[in-house]
Amino acid sequence: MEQRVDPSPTLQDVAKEAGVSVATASRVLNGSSRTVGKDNVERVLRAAGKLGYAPNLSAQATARGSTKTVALVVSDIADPYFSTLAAGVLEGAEAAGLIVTMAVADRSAERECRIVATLRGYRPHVIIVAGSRLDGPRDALVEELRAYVAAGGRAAVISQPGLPFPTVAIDNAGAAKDLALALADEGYRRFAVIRGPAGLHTSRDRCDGFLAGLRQAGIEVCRVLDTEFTEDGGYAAASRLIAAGLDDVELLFAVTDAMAIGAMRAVRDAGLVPGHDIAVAGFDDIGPATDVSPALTTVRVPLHEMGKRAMDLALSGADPAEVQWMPTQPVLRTSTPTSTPDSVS
Amino acid sequence: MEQRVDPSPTLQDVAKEAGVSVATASRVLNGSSRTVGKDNVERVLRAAGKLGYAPNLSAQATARGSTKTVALVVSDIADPYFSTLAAGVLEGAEAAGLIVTMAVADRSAERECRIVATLRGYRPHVIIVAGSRLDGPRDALVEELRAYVAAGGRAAVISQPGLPFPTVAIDNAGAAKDLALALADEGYRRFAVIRGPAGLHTSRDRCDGFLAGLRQAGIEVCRVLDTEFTEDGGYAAASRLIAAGLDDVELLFAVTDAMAIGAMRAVRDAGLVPGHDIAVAGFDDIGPATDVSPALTTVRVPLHEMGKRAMDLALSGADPAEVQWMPTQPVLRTSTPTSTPDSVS
DNA sequence: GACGTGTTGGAATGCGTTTTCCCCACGCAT
DNA sequence: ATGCGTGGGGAAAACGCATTCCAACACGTC
Repeated sequence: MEQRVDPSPTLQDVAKEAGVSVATASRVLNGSSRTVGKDNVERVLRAAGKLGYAPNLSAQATARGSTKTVALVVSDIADPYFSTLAAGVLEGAEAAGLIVTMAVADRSAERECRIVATLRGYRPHVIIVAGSRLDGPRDALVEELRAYVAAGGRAAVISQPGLPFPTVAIDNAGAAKDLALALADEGYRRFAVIRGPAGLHTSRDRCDGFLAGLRQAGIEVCRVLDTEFTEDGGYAAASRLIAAGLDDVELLFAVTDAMAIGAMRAVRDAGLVPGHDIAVAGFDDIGPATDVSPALTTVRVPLHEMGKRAMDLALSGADPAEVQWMPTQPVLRTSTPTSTPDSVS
Repeated sequence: MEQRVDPSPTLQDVAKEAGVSVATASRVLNGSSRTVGKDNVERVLRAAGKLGYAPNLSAQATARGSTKTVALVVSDIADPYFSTLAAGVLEGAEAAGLIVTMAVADRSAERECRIVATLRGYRPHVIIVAGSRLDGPRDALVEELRAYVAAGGRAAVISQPGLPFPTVAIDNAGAAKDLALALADEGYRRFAVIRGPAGLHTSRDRCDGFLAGLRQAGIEVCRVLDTEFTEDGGYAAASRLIAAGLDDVELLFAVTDAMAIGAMRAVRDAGLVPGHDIAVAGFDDIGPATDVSPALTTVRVPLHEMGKRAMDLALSGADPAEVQWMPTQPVLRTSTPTSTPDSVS
């Protein structure tokens, strides 16, 4: 059984079928400024329908010199943090009639840079990079992006203020500080924080901000645990903490919801009850944060909104130095009950 | 301050800079079958580096008549089910040197079809549609996809056996039956199931399979609740059930982890303890299933693997009728404790 | 009926690549 | 010398489309 492949119909095919020139066919099929005769419109449309014509977007792109795509690079699409961001970007793109091509950098700065270089080959309308969770120098990335905008592209980044491109970000330190104050206000006094590698801005800012908040509340001592920036990292750190005895800690703050959820698992696995024997708080308010029980106290970050905003920012040709700060807000849930939990003796 | 845009350097620029023809430049810059003189290679490479040349992939695509992209359409990228699938596809694409462009259909069959039509314009190397959670007739989609493969494209679908394209799927009914049997084996006798709209194959198959399993275990009666195919749907249905009194149910099976998690929330909000007052089970084993507490009993579906496999399947030019059945497996966790939970009186 | 004025169709040109096709020079055997 | 294969180079024709430029034509006005 032969598999016959007759290539996609081209504009020429449509034109011939309709008995008009390619020029007119092109004009009706993509709403040029020129007007076309009523009956010709009709005929072209019918021909296109009959042939199942779909314009070759690549050819269109080379002819026009511009595309209708946005390139999005994220660290890990399976992470709710990034998938929510991505959903926002997709929504914004949809609204603007753009389609998005996306690649994952797998939390490697080097891969991220290579990806941007590749994506740049598509001459996308805009490039958005959401890679706050990467480590290492961003010089290569900046250079790549700079070349892109020098050639007329629009770029935007998410969560990495300091880069010379329009940015949407949150005040990690401030938000963490607010959370600390809110928690202190609830009566908590003895804290431990779980954070990621020192090289990570996000982690550092949140940890520092939290500690600053505690200091402002008159709390000076606080245990700080270093670990991986993942759920398993949170599990490991919490396990360590528990093994060392947590007589002197009432509340465990992890710089990330994922880590906090890992920590909660460790607490449970140790036979303790999170929210009862020890309070837990996270940061990001990803979807699962409200599903775990006790529901996780955290700081709400408008992830979806941020993705959309990044699109708008890039599209609007914002000033490279513009940083759009998004509002955050501590949300206290049952993982940090109002009455100070009984310490386990 | 003028924003000077000098467009990206073209192959011509590189050729001129190197003092050779575009033909040779093209040959060295993308490894054609032709061989090029040693020194010319050197010069072209240096020129390209100096100019920061990045080939215009669109132009390349029109010239070659083929692209190196795969188009992926999912229902909702923020849903862990789909984002895990997407991660698998991305991994497979990466391995094949392809980049993926992706769009979300927002759980609308009509949008899904339109999206495929648009994506087709990019003449992608392969199209993968993962839309198991859609309702309604797929004829338009099938037609669109058929036109695509007729023109030489490779298509694959995930989780919708019956469509005339290579498919990776799981045996929903069988898996649900296995789960039912395993649960009956644990001693459970009184069940209720929460399912989605009747038009959804996935929902129907899982519910029917579960009931079949129960029957096989000698259990005939079972309450069935209809609701939305979402977490909130699960919440609503469970609330209804609880309001009606759940003296006669020990275990609540929701056809989806998301729905099950919603149900657990409802249980807790009613002042009961899931896993203690009533057992809960789901289906899919999405990430959050292991994070909630009690950890959710469910059937493990190799989502990530399925995404990757779909790529391979499409790439291998599989027979349109080929359905790759992926293994599933009930995983019993603490939301269905081994000792039958005490019924609440 | 000559002359703008507007509208519409088509031919031609260009976009950045790839890919034929042709040519040249060189080395080797006859 | 002549013939011939071969490795390497360039000119130019696609690729599928957008767009600019021109010609043709219709209409209305003086």
